[in-house]
Amino acid sequence: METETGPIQGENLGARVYNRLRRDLMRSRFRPGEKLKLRDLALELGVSPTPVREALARLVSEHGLEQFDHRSVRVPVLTEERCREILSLRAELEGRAAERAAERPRPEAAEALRAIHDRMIAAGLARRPHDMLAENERFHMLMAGLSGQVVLGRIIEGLWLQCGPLQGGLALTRMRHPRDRHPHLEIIRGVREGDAALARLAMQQDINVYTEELIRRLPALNAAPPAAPSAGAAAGGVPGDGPAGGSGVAPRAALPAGMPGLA
Amino acid sequence: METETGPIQGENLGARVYNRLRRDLMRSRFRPGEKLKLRDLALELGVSPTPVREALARLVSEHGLEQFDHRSVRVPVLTEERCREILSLRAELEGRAAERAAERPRPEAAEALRAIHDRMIAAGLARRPHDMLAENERFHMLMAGLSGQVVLGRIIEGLWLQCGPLQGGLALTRMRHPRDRHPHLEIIRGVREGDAALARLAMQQDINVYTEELIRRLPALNAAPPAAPSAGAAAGGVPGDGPAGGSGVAPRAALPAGMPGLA
DNA sequence: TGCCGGAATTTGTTATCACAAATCACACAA
DNA sequence: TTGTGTGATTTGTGATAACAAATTCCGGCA
Repeated sequence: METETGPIQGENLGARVYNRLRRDLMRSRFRPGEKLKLRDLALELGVSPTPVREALARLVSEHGLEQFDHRSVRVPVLTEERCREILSLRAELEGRAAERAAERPRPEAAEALRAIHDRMIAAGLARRPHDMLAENERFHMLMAGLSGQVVLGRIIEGLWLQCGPLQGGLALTRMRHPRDRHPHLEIIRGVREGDAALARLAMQQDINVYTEELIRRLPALNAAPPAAPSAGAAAGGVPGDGPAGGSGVAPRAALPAGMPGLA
Repeated sequence: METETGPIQGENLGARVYNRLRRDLMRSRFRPGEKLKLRDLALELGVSPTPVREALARLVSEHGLEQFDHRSVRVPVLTEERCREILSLRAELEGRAAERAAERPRPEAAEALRAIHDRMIAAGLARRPHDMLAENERFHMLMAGLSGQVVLGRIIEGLWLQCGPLQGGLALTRMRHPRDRHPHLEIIRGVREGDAALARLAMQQDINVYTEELIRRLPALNAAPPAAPSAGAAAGGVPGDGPAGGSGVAPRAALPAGMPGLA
């Protein structure tokens, strides 16, 4: 392989493919149920099947993807029950993390959280839902980190990954929180003032609101293909779901070979 | 590769190697800090490096192994803090699982649990500590399953994997529970009678007792090679495996090539 | 028109090979 | 005796090729 002068490459290819795919998953680039093909991905990313295989295996291990027929892997299709279970665990565990993060007053941490939250709100107002979701994720990940509990943080990340494919579907949803009483603000206050109980409660409330919104949209998210598949498939699926058709998500054109699509 | 008439092989090699290695990890076949070498494992298991690489990548993703110097993987060395965190999460999450498992009376489930528990006690009395630990694991995994919460069960499994390397070190420990009031018995009663609160409490107590025992042994476990924990050698406590001269141990004899060591 | 069978293609699997980086060993010099 | 430099070996990485199983395609026959 011509490694000459390649762009920055800190890690090996397998890890890079893994990170790329993981991000794609979180960004809902793939639709639930979609099968991922080894050679297609390899071609698109400009690498051989070997590192792609490694990346897929890792994602299957983390349940970001699932083994399908002993042969191929696909994006999991989440039932409402499964979805509720994951979000209920998120509420429990992120609540616990928030509690730890707010055990004592931390003004600087609160400031960092507020900056992220402000960017999130701004993105929402500017109709950049994709950015809004990204900032929201950043907010929750920072909270997990602030807990100081490494293992807990990893578990939370894993839970996010597992409902990643549904994330993007919320892009068009205007989260309806009372403007001046967004749960994030209560969380931030908890962190600033060292009010662990408040932080925990607010975090759980935030996730619960999110849960209801997501469950409401679940059927549409599971049924809708992102980009014009065969007409039959579209007709077969549950109609309605206005946003999905327009969701510009996942137009993934194969990159011209030779231009590795890896960050 | 001569696939001819090989023993039952439901899955691909990568998965088989993964399962094998995972089991080895749970059985403390490797000592904390030990580096795993690709070609050695491949030779020992009678496969090429490719599937071994895939298996290692998966285990790293699950934190059953850790990336070492951007190049090699090793068995994680758990600090006391990390150990406490994992076990505290186990208490929380397995407690939650027990609660769910005991939401309503389930005599048959209780019976299955009791059978496992009896075997565990018997193995303990018969001085078969290895079997005792295996039955204990079975008990906890069954409880996780009985909760009906798939995602929760997976997380619990992951936590067990992460302290797997320390498991075996407890083999020689006589768990001191009041004979007739072992926490498992309370858990079983909770499941039989549908007493969720009892099941949860007892589960947490079980894990907490275990925690103390494990923490007490932690320094020795981290320092000592797996076999023959001679008091003198263990006392050294230097992680740099001073007895490296004697550590030529490598108890695992390479299988004769051609005899794949995969189940 | 509809169904069946086999050929061609797709697609996952895994061993092998070539390469590069790291490590080890040994010899030589200070 | 100790430190260093150089060559040899180890070890991870990743493309490629060979193979097998599954799927798709097509043509022929009923």
